[in-house]
Amino acid sequence: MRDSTATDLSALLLDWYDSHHRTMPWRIPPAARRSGTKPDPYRIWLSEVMLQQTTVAAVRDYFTRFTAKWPSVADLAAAPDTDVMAEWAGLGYYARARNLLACARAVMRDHGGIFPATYQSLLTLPGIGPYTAAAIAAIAHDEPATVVDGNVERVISRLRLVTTPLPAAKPELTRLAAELTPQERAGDYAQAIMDLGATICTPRNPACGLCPWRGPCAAQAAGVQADLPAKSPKAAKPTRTGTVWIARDLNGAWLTERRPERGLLGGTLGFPGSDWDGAGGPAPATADWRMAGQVRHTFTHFHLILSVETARLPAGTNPARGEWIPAASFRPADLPTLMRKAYTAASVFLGGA
DNA sequence: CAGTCGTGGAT
DNA sequence: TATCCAAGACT
Repeated sequence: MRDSTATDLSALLLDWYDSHHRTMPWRIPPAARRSGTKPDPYRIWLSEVMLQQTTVAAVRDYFTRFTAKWPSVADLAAAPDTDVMAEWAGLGYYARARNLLACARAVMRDHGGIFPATYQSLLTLPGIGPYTAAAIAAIAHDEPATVVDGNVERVISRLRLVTTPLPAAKPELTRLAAELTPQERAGDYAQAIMDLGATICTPRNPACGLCPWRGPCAAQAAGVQADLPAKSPKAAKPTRTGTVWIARDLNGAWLTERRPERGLLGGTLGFPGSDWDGAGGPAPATADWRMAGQVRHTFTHFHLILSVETARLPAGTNPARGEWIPAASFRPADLPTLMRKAYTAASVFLGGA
């Protein structure tokens, strides 16, 4: 039996997708696409940015809230920065939210409120890299662009038995993936290969018996599918420590501090704190500070143990740092998860949770 | 290239 | 509890 051609392979996958595709709030299912329903590029863009390094399950509700509040790119571009940061709170990778706004405003300012349609033009926008540009071009416009995300890396490394470890293997995987990308139904194909990776060709215990590409899969033939893709070893996470000071005045207001635009948790709402180098540091005001507890949190590249100090301050106190927010307008849901944990610990002494 | 940048679910 | 990992981008 001769080898499958690229056309054979894409046809197998598209047939599988027609009957096994997942349903998502931003997705136009294949039958509707065939009937001429076009995706809204704004919704495709928003979903793809939210999905960067983030699970579908985590994105669903955020996507629904964002599109209800800001139905178009013009609406989003006009939103205050702090509103967008608050709505993004808890989803992580907050640079995405800042780039999201920058991108929406660039589309309004430089593109007449219409999203660019080509891979190359999309790539120029903030927060849109090679993956997202290809995804929008393919899914929203059926341009035959090749998406290469973690799913595709896994599927292709197995299909073609690429044993080079990631990330060094990325260029080869990209080339092999591009060879399979069809000229027709490029949007369905992009979603199909990612659905395959998410539901069949999973990292552990892949369901090869259900896979439309089982026949041509080189790793399956060799019995090494569960060992691919190979990955270079990653560094161990160090543990850092620090202190956060959470205070209320006698009117119930909260002493908050927004983090700098750049860096970890950039632009998010929080509380005054020390550096996370174990040094501690001066509290934002002189008071009878009480340790409410310690909060543990793990970021991508380090563990953090944060001591939570609490105090009641007299009304009218002018602290060295931070900004008072009245109790009525302080919403814990606007905090990133680390600060929400600290808030919950502080509530033992300060109330509010 | 390698480091930075969140979070929560699965195992 | 520890590790992996998810529709990556940016510096």
